[in-house]
Amino acid sequence: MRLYNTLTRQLEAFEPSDGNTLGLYVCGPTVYDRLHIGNVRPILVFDAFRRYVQAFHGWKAIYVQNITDVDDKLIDRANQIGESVGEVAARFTEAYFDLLRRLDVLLPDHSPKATEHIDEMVDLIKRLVERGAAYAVDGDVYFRIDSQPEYGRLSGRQLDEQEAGSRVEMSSLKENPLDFTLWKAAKPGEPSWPSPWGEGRPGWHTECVVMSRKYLGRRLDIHAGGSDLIFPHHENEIAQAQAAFDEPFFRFWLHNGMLSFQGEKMSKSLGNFAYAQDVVERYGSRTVRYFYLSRHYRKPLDYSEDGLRAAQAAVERIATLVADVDGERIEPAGEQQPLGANAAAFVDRLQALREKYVLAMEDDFNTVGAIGAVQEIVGEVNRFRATAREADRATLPQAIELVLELASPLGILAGGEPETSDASGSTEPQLVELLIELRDTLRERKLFDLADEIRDRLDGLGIAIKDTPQGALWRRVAAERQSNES
RNA sequence: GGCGGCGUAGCCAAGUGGAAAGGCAAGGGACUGCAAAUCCCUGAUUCACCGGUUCGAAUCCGGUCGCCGCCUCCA
Repeated sequence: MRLYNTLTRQLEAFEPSDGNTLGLYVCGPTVYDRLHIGNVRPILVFDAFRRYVQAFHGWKAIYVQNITDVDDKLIDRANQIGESVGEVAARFTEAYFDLLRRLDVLLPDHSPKATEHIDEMVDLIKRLVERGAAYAVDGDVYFRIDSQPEYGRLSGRQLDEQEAGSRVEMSSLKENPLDFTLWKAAKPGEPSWPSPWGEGRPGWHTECVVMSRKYLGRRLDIHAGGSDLIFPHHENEIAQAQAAFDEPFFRFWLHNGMLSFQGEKMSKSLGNFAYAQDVVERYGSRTVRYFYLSRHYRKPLDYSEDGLRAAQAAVERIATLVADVDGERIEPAGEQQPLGANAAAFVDRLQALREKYVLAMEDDFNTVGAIGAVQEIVGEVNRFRATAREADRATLPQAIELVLELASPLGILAGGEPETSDASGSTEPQLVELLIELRDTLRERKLFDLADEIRDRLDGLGIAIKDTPQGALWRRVAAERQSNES
């Protein structure tokens, strides 16, 4: 597959460096608050990426996502609400994992915390000082960017041009204003760890260098994150990794575009943002995932309620088809039976659309084109259902299998397992069936008032009934749907 | 000042040299006791604008206008 590599500014063929195993490092959250809708984009995009390469290439991605649990923002927050940094970090770390579950993403293979890797970070900084790539001043340690001729390559910057008009804070302690902090001396009351330079805490960029090497080893295949991290964060990671180890850091750098909030820049101070958790609660993970994956990952994405509602309707269309065909309980076609001409042509069209899906995904992970192919399949299947001869309907189960296969990496359909947790031991299904039988009798006797009342009242309980030639079908309507109908 | 992105039907959005995907919304029709779902029909002679290259451009080149992000913590 081809991926756009920020490092080279072009599409490049991607293969794992180690057989069928690849390393994928995605910059994780600083746990000083709940995640907002922008934080969640890389999580959803690279979760889909991970699932896709597993399912369609057989590549196992070792997925590492760090948790930054000590930094300035956390300290500010802790002081503000009168808790310890540890308490704040613990609370929002829990909220982060809860969100991952609600979003239905595969959990990372490793979720290393900064505070659990202090020693390794100190070792790295020591090494940089020994090699002349860093210098200590008054308990701080700074990285000397002038030691790296390649500095600025990732972000395409020339250092001398940076200074004019930039808002880089001048610090008399730094040799070069762009030198960045590796170790920060602690002020009284701040969390701190011992080091050769005194009590303090590590700078942010260092943790990703330490953790990626520790958990991925030689498999430095893909490093991903939001495009706002290209400079300085990722630039600084590369600088210190290469200064310390004299070898290339990651091969591929992938960056997702930023979110805007209803046409405006996202800004907490202006209230132009939404918490991811609230959005998932209102719309559900399928709709949220569809919304994010409906836009190419490198382009900016504008969050809007209209967009979410459109995504919701689109997800419903797919889910409805799957639920309807499942409800019909069609016997799958046997291997031996020859297909009629119509059914054979139908199967061919489905295969062509599967190919379209794969080609889109292979081309810089174009989930938008892939979703288009899925929707085209839904249209094909609906059309076929409306017109096919009875015998040809036996091809429908395999068509649904295809929809499930293609929807699965995107996470836009419920998985194979039943969604309901209360299903076990509940008599609800039988009770609904009973009501439906009664209603059928009423309809036969043309007592439509009563039949409609049953339908309306079940609807009020979140159970939707629809009458089809094969009999009445029912299903639970997601709570998210009801709360958003206006 | 530097780096980068965007402008495709009412809305969202793929496509980036060879007949304008897809979704949402809207209108008409079919089916239905009524619904719901579904199907059929209706949409861009055109891809911000102006030039150029080409047999051929939404796609390449030059310019203009408009919008946005990053360069400071930021996914």
